[in-house]
Amino acid sequence: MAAVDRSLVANVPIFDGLAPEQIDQLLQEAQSMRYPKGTNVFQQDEEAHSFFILLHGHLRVFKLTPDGQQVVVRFVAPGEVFGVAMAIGRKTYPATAVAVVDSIALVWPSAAWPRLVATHPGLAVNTLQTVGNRLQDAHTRVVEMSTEQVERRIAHVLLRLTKQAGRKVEAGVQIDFPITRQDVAEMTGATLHTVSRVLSAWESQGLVEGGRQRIIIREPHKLFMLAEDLPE
Amino acid sequence: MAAVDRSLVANVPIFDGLAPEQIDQLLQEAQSMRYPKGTNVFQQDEEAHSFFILLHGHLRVFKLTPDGQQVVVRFVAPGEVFGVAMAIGRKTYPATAVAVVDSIALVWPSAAWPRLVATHPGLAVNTLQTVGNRLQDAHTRVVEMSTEQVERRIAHVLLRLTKQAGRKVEAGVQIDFPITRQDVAEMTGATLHTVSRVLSAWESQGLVEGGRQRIIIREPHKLFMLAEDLPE
DNA sequence: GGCCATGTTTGCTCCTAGACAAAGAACCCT
DNA sequence: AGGGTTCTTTGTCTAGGAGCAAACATGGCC
Repeated sequence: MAAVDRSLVANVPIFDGLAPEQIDQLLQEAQSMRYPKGTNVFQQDEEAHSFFILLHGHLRVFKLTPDGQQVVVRFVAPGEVFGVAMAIGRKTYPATAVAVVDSIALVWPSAAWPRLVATHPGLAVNTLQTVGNRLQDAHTRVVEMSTEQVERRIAHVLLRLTKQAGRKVEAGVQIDFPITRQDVAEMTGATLHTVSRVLSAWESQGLVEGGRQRIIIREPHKLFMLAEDLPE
Repeated sequence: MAAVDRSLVANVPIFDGLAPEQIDQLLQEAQSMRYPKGTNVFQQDEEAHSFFILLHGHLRVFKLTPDGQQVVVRFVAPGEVFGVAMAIGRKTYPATAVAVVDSIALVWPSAAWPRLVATHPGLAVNTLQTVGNRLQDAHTRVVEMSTEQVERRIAHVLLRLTKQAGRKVEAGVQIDFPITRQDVAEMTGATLHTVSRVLSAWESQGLVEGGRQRIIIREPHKLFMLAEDLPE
């Protein structure tokens, strides 16, 4: 396996504050893996054999309920750690991760985690921050689902997605990976139909621009006002 | 300040695997504080000056939305760590914690955290697990709010509360701290009125027994079947 | 012991968003 | 190019649960 260059992970927060030699050391234990579009990186309830850093592409992480419904937990963007089940004391993955476009990730065996944190204490501290941020996000989502109606929830999700994976295009800001109305529905606790209706309404107001697996926000500020329930 | 006895925290998971001398050392830096019923332990958006372990009592942790609505994040039971904002990289508390009964907590200054984790690496690892568990809980809640109707959500919340703070009484299992219908509403994303109606219906079926700030589950198994949407 | 604040119950109305249904559009594969 | 799959749109109907309103309990406090 070719060595992974340190520059690839220069901005990965989990390595913050670690010495370059330490990072090199950690990278030496990782493998780089390709995940073609549509393939699972790991599956819910499967033994948590590995943890990962996404180098390229995008993943969709979702939970499956006993009755077969899916709930999208998040999308993973390049530079993010994922699959840290072992670190938080789980034997199995709590969700499934699937590549929504061809993706590349660094892979470490979970078994190495205890040794890695022992030799690199900063790793646990940084991971704690990462997991903490996710906890914040999850709580934000709970609050939104408890107190906001569907339209505002959709607005919030779109704003977050553009922040995480927005790419400037002529028409506005586009979410930089294929995302369906169904995905948005599964992130907001709404139905596909309602999401479609809301986006159609927004499109006719010039707020967003839709397309198959494509959403462009034309007026981020207006969407923000809507999300926060402020007067225009 | 009188020294805190080690036995008080023998079963606190955050100290798991630490040597007794290490635990003593950590305890020496803590203060024990009383929080009479109704007082705030910390407040949302206030500077995160301290982190805590609850020794006795129960706390209600909630978030306040810009428009004044409350959402209960969780109840804290004895033995749990809380207020670890600093550890997850926050300068301020993301929620408010209020004592629902007279409570006692160990208090450490947040400023000491970096030094403590540096000298006791196991602390970061254990905290990571604790925060990880909360992340799981939050995701469970998101899934429930996305896919279940109010009645099942209430059932799930009650089951979780009995697991966390259930006390056997003659009539069944009682939630061991004062909890209002409003609290349950704020944990489930329902309204006080709907919660009251659901509990009334259950009471007439002999499933639960209500009272002012009091909920007793008479038939945990039936409630479980209801929560999981299984036939009886 | 009585008052008052806080919490609970219940009735009625209304509306948001889900359920069901079906057609239409975009893309992929052979 | 054709055909099939996947994704999106739109219409109609309906119900779960919110909103509003008011009466009713319970326990703490003076």
